[in-house]
Amino acid sequence: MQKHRNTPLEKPAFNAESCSTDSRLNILHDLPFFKNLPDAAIVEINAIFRTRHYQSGEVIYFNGDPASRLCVVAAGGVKLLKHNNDGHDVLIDILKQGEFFGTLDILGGTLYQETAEAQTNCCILKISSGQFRTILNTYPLAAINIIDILSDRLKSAYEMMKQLSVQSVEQRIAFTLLKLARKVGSQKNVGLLIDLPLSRSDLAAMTGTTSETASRIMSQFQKQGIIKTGRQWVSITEPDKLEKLLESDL
Amino acid sequence: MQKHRNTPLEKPAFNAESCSTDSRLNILHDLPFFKNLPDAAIVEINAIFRTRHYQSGEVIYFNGDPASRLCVVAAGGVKLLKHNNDGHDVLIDILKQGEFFGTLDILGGTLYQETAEAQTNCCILKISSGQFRTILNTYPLAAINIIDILSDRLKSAYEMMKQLSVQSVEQRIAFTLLKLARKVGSQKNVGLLIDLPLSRSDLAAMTGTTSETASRIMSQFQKQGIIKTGRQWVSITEPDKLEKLLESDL
DNA sequence: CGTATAGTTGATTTGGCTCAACATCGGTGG
DNA sequence: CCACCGATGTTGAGCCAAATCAACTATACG
Repeated sequence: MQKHRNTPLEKPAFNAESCSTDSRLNILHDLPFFKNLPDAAIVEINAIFRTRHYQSGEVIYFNGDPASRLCVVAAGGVKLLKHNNDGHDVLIDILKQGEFFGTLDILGGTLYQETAEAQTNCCILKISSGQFRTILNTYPLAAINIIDILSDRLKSAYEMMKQLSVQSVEQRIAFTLLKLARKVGSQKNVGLLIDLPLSRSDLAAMTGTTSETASRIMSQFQKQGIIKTGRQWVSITEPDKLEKLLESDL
Repeated sequence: MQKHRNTPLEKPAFNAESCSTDSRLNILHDLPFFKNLPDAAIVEINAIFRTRHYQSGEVIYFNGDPASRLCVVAAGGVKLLKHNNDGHDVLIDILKQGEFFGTLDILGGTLYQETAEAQTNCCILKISSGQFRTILNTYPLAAINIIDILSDRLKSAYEMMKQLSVQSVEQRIAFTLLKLARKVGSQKNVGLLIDLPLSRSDLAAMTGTTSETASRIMSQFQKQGIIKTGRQWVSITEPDKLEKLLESDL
């Protein structure tokens, strides 16, 4: 049908330099949870983090592993997943540069309650949860920033619980596309492009449906001119129409 | 059929004294997020909180109201709800003594993202989010305690998202009963009693189903001897069988 | 080019929703 | 203390959105 359907997604543009100790300072400085901290503190903190690369698809930790580290996305993207024993995965969140995951728990006994997987090639900063707590004790402002971030995530999780409880699959997909666009959208010639690799299965795992149903609904949206989409990418041409889908249902 | 089906739930046993400035000190002292704080700090903090009573069913704040306060359950129970525009409500969480809700946000512009409603007669402590932040700045330990609580809630929310995405209604109800029993269960002559008023509609709103379906599944559980239940109460006689329901589905 | 991965589309089945009628409990007031 | 009535819970019948099963096509990548 169409030949002009090559991915409009930027090439990863990922370079190992993103993880060098030098540029780490810049990354840490811009982290939401070190916002407004004195520079000296950042330098001190930087010394404690360790760095590691992951290839796209590689697992950073598994659900059930002993949980001891806090991780920060320095570059690239990370998926947080939960597995069900029927093999059906649920995609809880997609994290981009500057977001944290892992555990803050210093007590030894806990396990990771989810799996973290590199969504793209990425660079992860790690710190033991114990050391991180020392930082939090020293810099109350950092703790408060964390509280703000956790509160936001909790609100989002509550919203998703509502979606999953009472909205149709069509509405959940519309909502998720808008949410992703708000987070990683960039205006391109194809429209408001969601700037990360996003398959039908990903979308299904984020909305509690199957890839077949996701595919059907995406086809329908494209036919209606609301989105443009290809392999692993989606761009929204008519956000208003998606918004309208959420309101309906009276 | 049976006459002996009066509620085994304790009478609210709620007295206005729970809110007196005197006993508030004790309550604050036992709050998870003031754990390990010096007594002097508790006294100081106590002076800042304001108290209010609510009757069962009364709304503490509505989804969409300007959000400015942090609330603490001093006595009784509180429901956190989200409304959908089709009238279908979703019960996000049930909070008991010592748990907090509301907002920590000091920026003026935000709105409550959920509705808080008195589940029983209850007594609520309130503080402006700005004042609470001052406390957090002064006592880093309190901030860290809050972080722990928020992390736990986020994990629970993620678990619920998984449940809603991939588990059957039967499994969701089994899981929810076990969760409630862990939280407010007490061993009685009827079994492991869930010690709060819990209707079929409540259960439905917590598991993303309808009261009819919840009723059917509860009847089935009772027929199987897994639970005993009546108006607004449930007790679990065979927790193992509920656990087993969660594992299955291979 | 050829192959593996991603996506599409149709046919069929089904879990749970909807609508509906009824049963039961427990608090209230006569 | 009992009769009443609204709130709560139960149960059945029919229907529908979405899952499942299945066959197929299109695309990127080496």
